[in-house]
Amino acid sequence: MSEISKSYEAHDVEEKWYAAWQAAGAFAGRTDDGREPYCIVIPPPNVTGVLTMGHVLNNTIQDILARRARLEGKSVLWLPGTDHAGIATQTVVERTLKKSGEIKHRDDLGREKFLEKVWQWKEKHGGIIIQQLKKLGCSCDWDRERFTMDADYSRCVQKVFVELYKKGLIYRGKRMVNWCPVSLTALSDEEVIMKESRGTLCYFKVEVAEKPGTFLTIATTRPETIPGDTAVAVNPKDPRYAHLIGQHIVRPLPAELPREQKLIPIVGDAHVDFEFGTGVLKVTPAHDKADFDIGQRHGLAQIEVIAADGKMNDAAGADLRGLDRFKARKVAVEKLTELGALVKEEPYTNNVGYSERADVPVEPRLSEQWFLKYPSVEKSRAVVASGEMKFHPERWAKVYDHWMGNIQDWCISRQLWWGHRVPVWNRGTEVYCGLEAPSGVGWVQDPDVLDTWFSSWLWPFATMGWPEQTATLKKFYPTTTLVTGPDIIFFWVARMIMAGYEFMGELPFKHVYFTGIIRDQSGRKMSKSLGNSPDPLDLIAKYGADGLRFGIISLAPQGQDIRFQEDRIESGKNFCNKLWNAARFRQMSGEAGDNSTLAAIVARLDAAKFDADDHAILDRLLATTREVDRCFAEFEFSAAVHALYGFFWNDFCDWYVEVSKSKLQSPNLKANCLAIQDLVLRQTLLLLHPFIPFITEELWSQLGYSGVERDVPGALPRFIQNAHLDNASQLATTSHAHGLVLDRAAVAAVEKLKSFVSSARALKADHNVASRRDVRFLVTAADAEWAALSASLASLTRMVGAAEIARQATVENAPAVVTPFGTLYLDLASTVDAAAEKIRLTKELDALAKHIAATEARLANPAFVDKAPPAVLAGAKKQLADQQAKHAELARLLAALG
RNA sequence: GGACCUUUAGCUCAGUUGGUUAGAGCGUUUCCUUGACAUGGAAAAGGUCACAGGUUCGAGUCCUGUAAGGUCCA
Repeated sequence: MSEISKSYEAHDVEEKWYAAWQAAGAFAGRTDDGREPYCIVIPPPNVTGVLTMGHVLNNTIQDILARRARLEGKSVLWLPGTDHAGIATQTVVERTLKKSGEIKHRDDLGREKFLEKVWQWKEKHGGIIIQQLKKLGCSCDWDRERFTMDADYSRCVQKVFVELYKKGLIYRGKRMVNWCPVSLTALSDEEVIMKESRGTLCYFKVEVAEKPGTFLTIATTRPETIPGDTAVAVNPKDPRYAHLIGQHIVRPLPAELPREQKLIPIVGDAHVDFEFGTGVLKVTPAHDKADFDIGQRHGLAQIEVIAADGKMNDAAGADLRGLDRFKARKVAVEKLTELGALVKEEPYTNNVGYSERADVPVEPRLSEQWFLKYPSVEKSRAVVASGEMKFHPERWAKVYDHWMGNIQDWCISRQLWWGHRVPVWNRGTEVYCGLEAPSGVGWVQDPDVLDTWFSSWLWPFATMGWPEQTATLKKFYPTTTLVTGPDIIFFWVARMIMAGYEFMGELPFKHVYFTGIIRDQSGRKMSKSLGNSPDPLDLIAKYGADGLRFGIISLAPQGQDIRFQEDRIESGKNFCNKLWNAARFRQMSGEAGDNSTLAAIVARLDAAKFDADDHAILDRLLATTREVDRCFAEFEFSAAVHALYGFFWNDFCDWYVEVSKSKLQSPNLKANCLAIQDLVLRQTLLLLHPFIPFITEELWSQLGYSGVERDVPGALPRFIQNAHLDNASQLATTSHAHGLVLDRAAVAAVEKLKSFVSSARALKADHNVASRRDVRFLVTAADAEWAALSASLASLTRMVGAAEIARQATVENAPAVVTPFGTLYLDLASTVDAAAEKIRLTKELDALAKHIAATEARLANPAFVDKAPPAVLAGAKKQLADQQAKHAELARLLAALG
């Protein structure tokens, strides 16, 4: 065992252990042992991506779960991989090629050559995020890494398409879809983000053809689509307009068209809102979803006036042709003004759909697309509603249920090159759908690819070798827990559940844990474009992977968004250093004992030599173990970290290590004290390992815990993950077996000792001698109290920083404080500032008097005495007695000052 | 418009089925390089628990309403 250095240096330790784990195959998911399976599939990050704080949080939690499961003796598989991210990747590669001057447009290369470039780019840059996950310490089974464009994964996607097509769930149709004029592809409803936008409501008038001189006023936010209007609609119950239904109006644009080509009907439609605008709605069936529906009901023509790229086409007329849709909007208003048709314009705020990727308003557009009627909807909805599959926090179940109840067919085709090609071929009017290209000449494959989510919804089983019934599927499907962000609950979670039922006949996971979203200090979502996200690799360099992990978990309460604070990451690093130095203290305190197993350490304990501190620290260790057990059961990782932090820093370092310093001077107590430290450190390392794997592995090795513990064939004996983490009751059982019965009262006794020490230190600080260690304390204590103090006198004297604590019957003219063990005096005989001392005592008396009054009032209330439970009543009585005794003593001290 | 979340110390957050004087970390002030750790130790200051009602012997906690901020859906 080498000597532990003075401070913890994360970098070398992390490199060393990650390499060792990898070399030993420590993260391999094994199908050949009989142990209980525990499986997580990673939410595959975008292959073009780099690690974000969101990834750090999400993957740290998965690693915590995986490592804890290993310590519990389970057979663990954490299956990693990446997603091909159709639009994002294609855009990045195309942009790169344009920048380097290689192409002006991807058409310059053609489909096949372009895809070669994408693959080259993927090979070169696609592994970045995987390397970053390794730096974070993720214990994935990297030999099983999958990519959604792998050949066998592609086969799964094709197979699923063909099956659903044959079941009649996939169909092609000309429909109104969300069209992104920048990416030039259709999008699903989920990829459209509604944003409030400030626009203008433009009022213009049109003449009723059958009644010259009669005008209708129409309000619209999109005057540029007037050339595409094929009707105006009014509510048939609207008395202002009902009589006009069946007549026609003269559409003002395009201005150059002859009047007879611009006559469009007035139709009655119950969906028209009386209140909105003037109650007259212009109907553009080719460029609005609601208008399309009205058009269907009334058999209206569809005139397309906006092209795929968002520019106005020929049908828009001479004035608008070739203009971008937003420019055209301005020009259309100018034109209406010229024609004398413009009535007024007023500011108007409405919701506009934006493309998630390109962040431009989507253009509702008629086009031929592939759609999927979702399968296995009922089962998928019921499994969450019934609680068979659990969402954490539970409230997301409601969101899920609502979406499942209002589900719309999924537009799965994309007009991209990078992705899974639609396995459909056409020859004239013939259609063929299959895994292989049809034989015969003249077949042309559909040019579209499938939505990326149409491959990721198969992730939990396609990564395990489906459709073969592999050993991996048999052992690890259904998986145990999915960890993801609530922002992809519809995109991914819901769809995976449906795919799980449809193709595996079973749910894909039993628990879904939704993380919070990481925000910056002012509450904004972290994003690349805002530049408000720190680079996790910088944080790892600065604070260590363990420090980052500990910090991010400590500030991420369950189910709430997280405001990122770098100082919490720093305190993660500080905690690691504290842990390191506590281990160093142990190493410097004495010879190592047999630490090879829990039983060996417990056998070194000598119950006869236990004092209150020894009982108390082990009791707190048990309580902390129990609390961490509970936290894992309830997915409260942040609470687990806080419990461990508090226990280790306050209970162990600040108190037990300090009292140890005098025990270690005693040959009689030393061995037992060291054994207790060894036991506490061992259990603490095990409890902390899932959160901070590197430092715990290093200390596990340095402190000699890594002996051969379990005789598992093929196991890896030297790593901490191969030890067994005892839960609270197992730990208690082992202790009992060695004759150790913890004295629960010891915790309360130690609390009193702590209070005594605090009071003594405060007394010194109040009299400006905090740093002196040569002061004398005098205490007037009853026999029992003095006995309790005497038992710990050596450590108490050391901890309060005194030369002596002595008992004395009465003390005059010394500053004093009332402690649970009697009145404690600071022996500064001649230096007492009586006036200042009076002020201090009076202040304390006043505060105490208030509390006494409150307690008396409660006890004087017959309703309270009557109805409160006996324990509460007894507690109140005892409290009053204690307060009164303290009050009397303080009053006596005050009086003595004259 | 509908659903959900949040509001507790200067900041970020805990606060378990209602029960002693509401906690932590960071920050602030003062003191301390004593033999694990200055990435540290000690002491201290700091809160009418968003607001208004209600239930109860007792409310940060339960109920109703209001306000502010946020998220999702339409």
